[in-house]
Amino acid sequence: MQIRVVDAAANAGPQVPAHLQRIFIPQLTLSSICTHKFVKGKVIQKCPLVDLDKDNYILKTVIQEHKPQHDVPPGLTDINVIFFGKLAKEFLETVQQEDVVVLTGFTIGRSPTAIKDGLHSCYLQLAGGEAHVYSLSPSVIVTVNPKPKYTYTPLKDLKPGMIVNIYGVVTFFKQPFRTKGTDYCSTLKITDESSVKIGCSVFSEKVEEHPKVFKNGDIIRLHRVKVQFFNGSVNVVTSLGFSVLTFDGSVGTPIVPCTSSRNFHFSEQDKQTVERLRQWATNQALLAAPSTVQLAHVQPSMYFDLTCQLLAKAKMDGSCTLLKVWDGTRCAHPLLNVFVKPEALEGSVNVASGTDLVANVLVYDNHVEVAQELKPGTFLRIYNLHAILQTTSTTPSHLCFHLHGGTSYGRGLRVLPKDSLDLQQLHRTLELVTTSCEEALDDPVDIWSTPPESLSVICPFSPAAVRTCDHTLEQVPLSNVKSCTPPRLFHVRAQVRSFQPRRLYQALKLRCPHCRALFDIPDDEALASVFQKAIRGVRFGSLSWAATGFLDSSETGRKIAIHLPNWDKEELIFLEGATLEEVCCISKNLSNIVPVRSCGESMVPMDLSVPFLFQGKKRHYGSGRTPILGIQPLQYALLMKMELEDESGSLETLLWDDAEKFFQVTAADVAVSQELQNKIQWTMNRLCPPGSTIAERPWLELCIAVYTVEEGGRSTVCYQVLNTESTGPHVTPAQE
DNA sequence: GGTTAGGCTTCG
Repeated sequence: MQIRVVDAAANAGPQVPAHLQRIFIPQLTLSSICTHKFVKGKVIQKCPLVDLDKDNYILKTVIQEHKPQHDVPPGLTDINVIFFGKLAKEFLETVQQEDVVVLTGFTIGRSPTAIKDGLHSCYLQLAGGEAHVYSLSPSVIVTVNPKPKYTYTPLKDLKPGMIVNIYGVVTFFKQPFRTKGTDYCSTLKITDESSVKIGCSVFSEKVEEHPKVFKNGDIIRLHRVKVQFFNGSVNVVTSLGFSVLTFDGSVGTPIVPCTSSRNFHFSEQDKQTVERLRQWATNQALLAAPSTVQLAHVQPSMYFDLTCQLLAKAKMDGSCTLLKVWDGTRCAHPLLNVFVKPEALEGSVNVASGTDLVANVLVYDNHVEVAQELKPGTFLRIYNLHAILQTTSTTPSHLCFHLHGGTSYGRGLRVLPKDSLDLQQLHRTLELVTTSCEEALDDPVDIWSTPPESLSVICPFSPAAVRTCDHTLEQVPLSNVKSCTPPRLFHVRAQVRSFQPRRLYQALKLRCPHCRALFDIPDDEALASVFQKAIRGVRFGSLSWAATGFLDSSETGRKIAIHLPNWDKEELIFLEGATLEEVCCISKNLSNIVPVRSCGESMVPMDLSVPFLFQGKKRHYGSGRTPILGIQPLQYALLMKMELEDESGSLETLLWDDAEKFFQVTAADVAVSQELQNKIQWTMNRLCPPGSTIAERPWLELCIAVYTVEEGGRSTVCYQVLNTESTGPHVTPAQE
C-alpha cells in the first residue's frame, strides 16, 4: 500500500504510471472494470479514523470529480472512498481536505448509504498491496502489508482437546441468556466450506463480550475456543482469553468487523476469508429463507422475526413488559391495543398517528431484563415473536404479539445499530409513512370535515385526486352519469364511499395482452408446493444442447441441476430440481433463471401456474403457447373497485386501464416493491380513512368513462375512472 | 481455575 507525492506544480502525468487510464466518477458502475484504471478527484470529506488494532484502521472519505457545472448532482460526482489498514492512517495524516488525489488499485461496491447520503450509488474500497494513492501533499510514505498473525482451523479438522481459531457462517443462534452459573451464554451453530456444522457455546459474564449476531448467514470469527466431544458430535466452547468478531454475510457490503472490544487484530487475510465465506454461503442457499416478516405479512399463529422501532414501553408486572413498536407497514388484521395509563408509558406512539400501525408486544420472563433497558426510538429485532389472535365474545378478534419466556428457536431481542444494513428497508418505509402522517396532520381540518352541503362553495384546498385530461366537459352529478346512454365521458366531483379489495395486494393481477383475460397472482405457499412436487419425481438426464452442472441443495443428498444452453444469447439459465426458496436465492445473483423439468431429451417449463422466468426479484408469468419459450407472457396490472358518492347518489366504478396513472406507479414495480405497495395503501387510506364517516373524506375530481361490455349475449354498462391522478407524496421505487 | 449449555416454541 502506498501514498506517493506528485509535484503539484508540474504536470502530474509522468509520475502516475503511463499504462493507467482515467475513469471518471460519474461513469463508475458496479460492473466497471477497475484494473489499469485511475480515479482523480478532490478530497471533500475525511471522517474520523476507525482504530481497529495496531496498524489496522478504516477511514471513510468522500472524493469529488471536478465539476464542470454547479448543477451536477452529488449522486454523480461525489463518491465514498473507504481505506483499509495502514493506508487508512497514512491517508488521514498525509492527505489534506481539498487535496487532489489519484487512486488506483481500488475495487467497487454498491454504496449502502447512497439513499441516505445522496452520494454516488457505488463506493470505492482501497485495501491490499494493489491500492495506491498519488497525492499532491508534501511527503512520501511507503507501507508494507502486515504479516498474518493467526491461523484458522477448518471446521472439518477440529479434534477434541484442541484450542483453535475458527471462522464460520452462522446457521443458528441464540442471543446471550443467563445461565445457572456466573455467565451469560450464547449458543450458535456454524458451518464453513466443508459443510460440517459445529455447535458453539460462548460464555462470558459481560453481555457486550458476546458475538453480535443479527441473522443467519452472518460470519463469525472466534479466537481461542476449545474443541469438545459431546453427545456424539464435536462442538466448541470459549476458553480463557477468547475473542470474537462478526461480519455481515451479504456479498458486496463493506467488510466491517462488529465487536465492542477496542483491541483486536484484523488483517487483509481476514477480509479475504470473510469474502470467501460470503461467496460460498450465497451459493449454498443458507440464506434462502429470511425469517424476518413485516407486519403487513403477519398471519395469526405465526412465529417470526420482526425488525422494528420501539415507540413506547411500559412495565406490566415483574414478569411482563409491554413494547409498542412499528415497522411502517399495516397489518392485514386489526391490531390489539393494550391500554396503559399515560403516566406508566415511557415514550409516545403519536408519530404513528392512529393505532393500526402500532404492534403491542408483550415480553415475558427472561426477556424482561433486556426489554427494560431499551430506550424509545431504538431499532430492534425481535426473534421468534408469536402472533396471537385474541378473541372475546363481545369484540372482534385482534392480533397481539407475545415474546414468550425461554430461548427456544433463538427467541430473544437485540438492538440493531442505527446504521445497520438490515435497517435500510425499515428506514425507507418509516420515512415514507412519517411524511404521509405529517402531511395528513398538516391538512387543514376542514378537508376532513367539509359537510356535503357546502359543496357549492369553491373549496380553498386541493382535491385528493385531480383530472389530468384536457376535455372542457362540465362537471355533472353522479345521477347524470348513471342515467346516460353509453358511450359517454363525464367529469364528476365525488367522495369514496368504499373500495375493494380491502387487502390491496389482491388488486395486483396478471393480464393477457391478447385476450385481456385476468388471472390472480398465486401466493408463495402455492408456488412452493408446485416446486416441491416437481422435485419429488426429478431424474436428471443428459442434454445434447446444454452443459449441465450440479449444486448442492439445502437438503443433504439432493442436487440442483443448472443447464447452460449452447445456443443461448440471452444468457438464460435453466434450473431443475430446486425449491422456490432456492430459485429465489439463486436468482439474486444470476439473472434470467428459468425453472424447468426434463422430459426425455427436452426441457419443458414447470407448470404455467409458476413464473416461467425469474429476473432478480421480478417474476414473469405466462399462459397458453406463443412467443417466448412457447409461452405468452402475462402483464402485471392493477384492478380496483371504488364506490363513489356525491349529493345526487352513488356509483360503482372501476380503476383499471388508468389505475397505474391514478397511483403513479407501474404494476410491475408494485409487484417487487413494498414501498410502492405502501404507497397504494397510503393513498387509499387517505381517500377513505378507516373508521371515517363520509363527511370526513376528501373530495376527488374525476374523469369517468361510461361504456358497455357484451358477454354471453348480455350487455352490461360499466364505469371506469380515467385520466385521473391521486395527489400526495410521490415515490419512486428503490433501485434494485 | 474454568461451572454454565449442549437449539427444537408458551400456555401469559
